Amino acid sequence: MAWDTAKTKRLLLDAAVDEFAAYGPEGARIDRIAAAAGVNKERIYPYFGGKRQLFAAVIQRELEQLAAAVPMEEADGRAVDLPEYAGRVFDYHHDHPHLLRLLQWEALYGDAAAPVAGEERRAAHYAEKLAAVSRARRGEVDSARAGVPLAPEELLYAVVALVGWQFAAPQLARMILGAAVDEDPAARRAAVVDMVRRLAL
Amino acid sequence: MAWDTAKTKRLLLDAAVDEFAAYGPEGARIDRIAAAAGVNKERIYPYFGGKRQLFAAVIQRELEQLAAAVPMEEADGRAVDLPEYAGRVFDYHHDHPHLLRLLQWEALYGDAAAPVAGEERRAAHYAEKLAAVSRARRGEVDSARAGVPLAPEELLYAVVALVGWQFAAPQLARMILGAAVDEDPAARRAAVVDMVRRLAL
DNA sequence: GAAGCCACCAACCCGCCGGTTGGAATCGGG
DNA sequence: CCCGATTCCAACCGGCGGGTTGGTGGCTTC
Repeated sequence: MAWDTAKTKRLLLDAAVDEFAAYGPEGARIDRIAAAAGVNKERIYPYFGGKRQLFAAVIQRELEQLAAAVPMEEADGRAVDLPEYAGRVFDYHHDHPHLLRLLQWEALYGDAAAPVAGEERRAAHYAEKLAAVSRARRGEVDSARAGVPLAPEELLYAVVALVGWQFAAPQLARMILGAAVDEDPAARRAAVVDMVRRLAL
Repeated sequence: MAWDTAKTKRLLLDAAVDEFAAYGPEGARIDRIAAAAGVNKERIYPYFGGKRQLFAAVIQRELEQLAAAVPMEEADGRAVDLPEYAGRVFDYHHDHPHLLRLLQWEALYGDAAAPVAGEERRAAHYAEKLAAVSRARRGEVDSARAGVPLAPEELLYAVVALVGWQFAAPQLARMILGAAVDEDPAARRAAVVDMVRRLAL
């Protein structure tokens, strides 16, 4: 039954996601990860090299899962409209609270000036989203309304910010929105979708 | 010359702000704080009790400074309009990048369920802001436009989220907005103000 | 000038934790 | 059946860092 190196790596990564999300790259404990994975901690070093590399591997894998899970286009090729997309992003973060925590740890620990690992891949991913937004908005904006529409980058930024904030800083969101933040996610989702709709007009 | 206990406390707090903002409550080093303050590290214990309490004291002081620095009403009592308020919040965080980092560390380390220190004071502060928004919006919304206006809580939330995101997660914002995030803060400010204006209509 | 607090210095204690090592089982391929 | 790679176990090392302590000198107050 042993001899399945891919499985041991996966077990370690699975445990590492929880541990790093909870305690960060510094606070995470190698022993806890190994214990939770049911694997001996020394296995980490031949496979990943060390704590920091394991953290990087965790982030990498989680980002790939996100990219695959929330597409901007339907399976049939039709573009998803932006408020609906915002709703899906909300759902994803609601169901996978680990990811944003990991990204926050990364933001706090990383050198602000230095690029993060896998930056070009991530940037390419967002460039795609951006192009999709532009395409979807062509002709969709309310031409009856005066004024220029928002730039696609700004719209996409707003989606991420409005969705992300309450997951990234729940203690601050609670100050403004009250306990509803935790208690009524459906209402929060609707509110965010509504705001994005107003911005997209 | 000596004998100024208030000054030593202040020196320690000043140094602690930088250290905690940079490294977080775990990564911060007592020795570095003391060295930066030009004070002996043992002084921390009689004054603050320990590392964690020092961190709490730091957050407390920074929040009080924020509350004092960005009022919702002018000195003459007139209400500040919301987009303008968003601009001021932006300016504050741009000039004081420590605060959001501290709050992020707090969010990541704190037990999500447990209330944070000084929660009631902070909540009261936001309740005031909320009341001010409601007052300012009375009659200001564009009644010619169809549809119900956004709730004040949502508006205030949007202000904080849209402003805060790029400071809290600069590496993510850069993926969408490009290098402009760091290079052209004035343009970012204008963009955020514009989005808030659209939402406030 | 005596008492008492404040600050400095320097060393020390002690627990924690990332990473290492050596040895013994286990399993696959040839 | 034997070689080589995988895993487990257990103990260990070494550095780091929060917190403590004992001793010294200075300032303020009474």
